Amino acid sequence: MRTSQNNLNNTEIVYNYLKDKEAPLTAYELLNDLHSKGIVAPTTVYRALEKLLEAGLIHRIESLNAWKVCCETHNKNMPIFEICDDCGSVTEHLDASLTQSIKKLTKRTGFLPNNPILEIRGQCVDCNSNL
Amino acid sequence: MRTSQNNLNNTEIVYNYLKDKEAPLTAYELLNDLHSKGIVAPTTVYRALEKLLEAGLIHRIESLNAWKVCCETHNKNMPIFEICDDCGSVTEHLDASLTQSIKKLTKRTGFLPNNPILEIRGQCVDCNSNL
DNA sequence: GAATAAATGTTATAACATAACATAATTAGC
DNA sequence: GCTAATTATGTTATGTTATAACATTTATTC
Ligand SMILES: [Zn+2]
Ligand SMILES: [Zn+2]
Ligand SMILES: [Zn+2]
Ligand SMILES: [Zn+2]
Repeated sequence: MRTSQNNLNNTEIVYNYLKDKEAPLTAYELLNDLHSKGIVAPTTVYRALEKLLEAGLIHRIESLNAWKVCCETHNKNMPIFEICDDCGSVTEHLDASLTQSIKKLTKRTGFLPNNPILEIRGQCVDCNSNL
Repeated sequence: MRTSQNNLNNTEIVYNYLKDKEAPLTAYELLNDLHSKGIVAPTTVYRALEKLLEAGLIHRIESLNAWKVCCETHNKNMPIFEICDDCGSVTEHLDASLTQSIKKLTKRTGFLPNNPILEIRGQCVDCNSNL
């Protein structure tokens, strides 16, 4: 029997593990890595990820089927991710002019945006400068 | 025995089927719908999609795991997709200022963009005006 | 402390994607 | 035309990502 006062719940376990990682992790990577913490079923991982997502603490990287903690400096701007296909690094950026461009587009088309997915696959500065 | 002169190959079959659809289709929807055309294995569908993608004739909608024909009016701009979570419609847009915003960002960060994934989930104009 | 709600556990299965290897069709050079 | 090389296709199996369904436990409220 464990109490929430003394022990971490599944959501906290997943968050704590995820927040130290540079690259995003897939649900099954989390499952594998957190077996030792008592997380043994996919459902458990996905439920934790869902809660963290709702709380705005993590992002799902759609083109990788993977998950990463939020930098938490959004400031009303939409997050965009640069994903390096060489080293796997993923960096979150907030950019006012990009956010404005998207708002202008959706205003023009009458589209009500809810969840923008902005990801750029390519090569990070470290990987493309090492010629 | 069939010849390519008289019969459509798998890539053409998939393309022809996809190009009349408003909403994108998943690989397994294609597989199911094209059984009658002799496409009976996932591999066949995925190989056709890969070729069409390389040819720039279709896009993969990452957040839906689905595929849609390209509008073919890119004109050096990056495609962005408005995805209606109510009716399932997906519309492709080309927007110069958005493209510029992303180019500015990647230039600033030294990132070499290869494949931008720009998708906005939300509610299309038809669905959000019918109150 | 009984009723309700929230969280967790467990098993099974659905949905999406690729690996590995065999065979057939096309083409390019002779 | 014949052969070799290449490209396309077929087939089977399996890997990967995500959710459904239902039971049990824990926490909260009255
Ligand atoms: Zn964020
Ligand atoms: Zn890199
Ligand atoms: Zn396009
Ligand atoms: Zn709609």
